[in-house]
Amino acid sequence: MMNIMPWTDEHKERTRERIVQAAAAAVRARGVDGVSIAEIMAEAGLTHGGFYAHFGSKGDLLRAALDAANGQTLDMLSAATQSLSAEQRIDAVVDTYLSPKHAAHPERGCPLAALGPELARAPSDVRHALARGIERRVAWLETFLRGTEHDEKDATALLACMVGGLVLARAVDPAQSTAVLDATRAFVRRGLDANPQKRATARTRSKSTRRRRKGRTA
Amino acid sequence: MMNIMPWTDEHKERTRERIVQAAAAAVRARGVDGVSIAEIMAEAGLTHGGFYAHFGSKGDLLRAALDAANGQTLDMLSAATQSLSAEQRIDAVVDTYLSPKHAAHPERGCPLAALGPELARAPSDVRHALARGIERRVAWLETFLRGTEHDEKDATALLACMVGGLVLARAVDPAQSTAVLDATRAFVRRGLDANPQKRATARTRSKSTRRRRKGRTA
DNA sequence: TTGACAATATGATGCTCATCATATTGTGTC
DNA sequence: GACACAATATGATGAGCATCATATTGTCAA
Repeated sequence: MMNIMPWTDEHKERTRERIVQAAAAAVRARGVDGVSIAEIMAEAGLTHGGFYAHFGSKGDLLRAALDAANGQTLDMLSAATQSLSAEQRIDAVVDTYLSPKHAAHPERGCPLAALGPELARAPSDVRHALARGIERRVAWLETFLRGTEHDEKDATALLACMVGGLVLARAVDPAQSTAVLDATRAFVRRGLDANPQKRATARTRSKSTRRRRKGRTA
Repeated sequence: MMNIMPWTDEHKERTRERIVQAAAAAVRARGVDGVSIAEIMAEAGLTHGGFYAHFGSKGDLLRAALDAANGQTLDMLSAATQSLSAEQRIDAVVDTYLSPKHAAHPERGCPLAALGPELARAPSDVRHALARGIERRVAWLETFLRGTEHDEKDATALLACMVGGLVLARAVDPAQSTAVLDATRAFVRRGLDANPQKRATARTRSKSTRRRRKGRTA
């Protein structure tokens, strides 16, 4: 019985991960239907044949790739908030998400902004992977808003507006892309600051509240 | 020379329009790659063969369909603002765009929300059709904001946030869809109301400004 | 009615792709 | 070094699709 082990346990796992990463990037860059299994495997340094030793179908890979992409996006936003106060973090998240860099690199960015509509039409298991990722992101945003002057309940709307800003920035003429990002960034911040509980205190110290932030563009 | 004309001039034009309408709906419902020319023709009551008598390629049809879809969306939003004061119209636009009905019917709704990311990756002529439609929509929104207490410069961000809200509402678990719409709607309104020029006057009559709107959900 | 041609239909063609079947290769154990 | 098998490669298969070529059909002027 005793399974003899000609290959390291980690080898296959590593290869699988390489495929997932290649898929996560390719799919965000060129779309689910814009990329073939053979292309993904090639980008992972393999040929198409071995694919079904790792995944049961293209959909299975897609789900794994979505989870990876969502994780990457959380990491990206997390990294931007290192060593900042709770109040500053929200601005940093908005700045990073709505940055020209993010707009220019969908292959390393938010899968919701890169693939949202087409995944919303996908089979339910793929849809679920997306929905789960969104819930995770909203929960993550809530932790930032909680305990600040902002309203924790704005997390969902905040995500929505950021996604929309990025989608729009990528859809318009490239020359107008940064203008879209800037406009959305300003609007979102204003909305966050104008939440009812904050507004009460804001009236007493309106100027200082508005001056707090800088021109970060990540 | 004198072209004899066995068919009415309008006949072909009518047929073409039927194809465009079928394509505009199909593409928004199932995606650009999710629908074939044969399917579109069938939905227009024709067979696939005649297609190239009307369009040079699938891309040509797509451009026409995009223009049509954008027009439809403008009409939908326009219709919702009939006989309303300038101040009320912005709320009506937001309510209509972020309505459960719009979320449930991408095939008759905003092409940017239904196809934005995949069109952003499309060949430049298709991209341009999308970008042109966006500019038209932003300009249209500006006319509503102009001459009210709102800031005309918020038009771009307003569109972005509405698009994001719709994309997110369609991506999450259907049970949470309306919650996403509600949250985004509230946030967007708050942001619009909090524009600097309005804020100055708002301080004097803060209560009445906030009470003005109703629970319309279209 | 019939001719002539536009509008539409039927029927290829060649490509891409997901998936499957089979062959090859690389690894650790004996 | 040779074995046994996992990991990967090579090579089908069959379906779907955009596009093209050719055949029908419907309309109006005469």
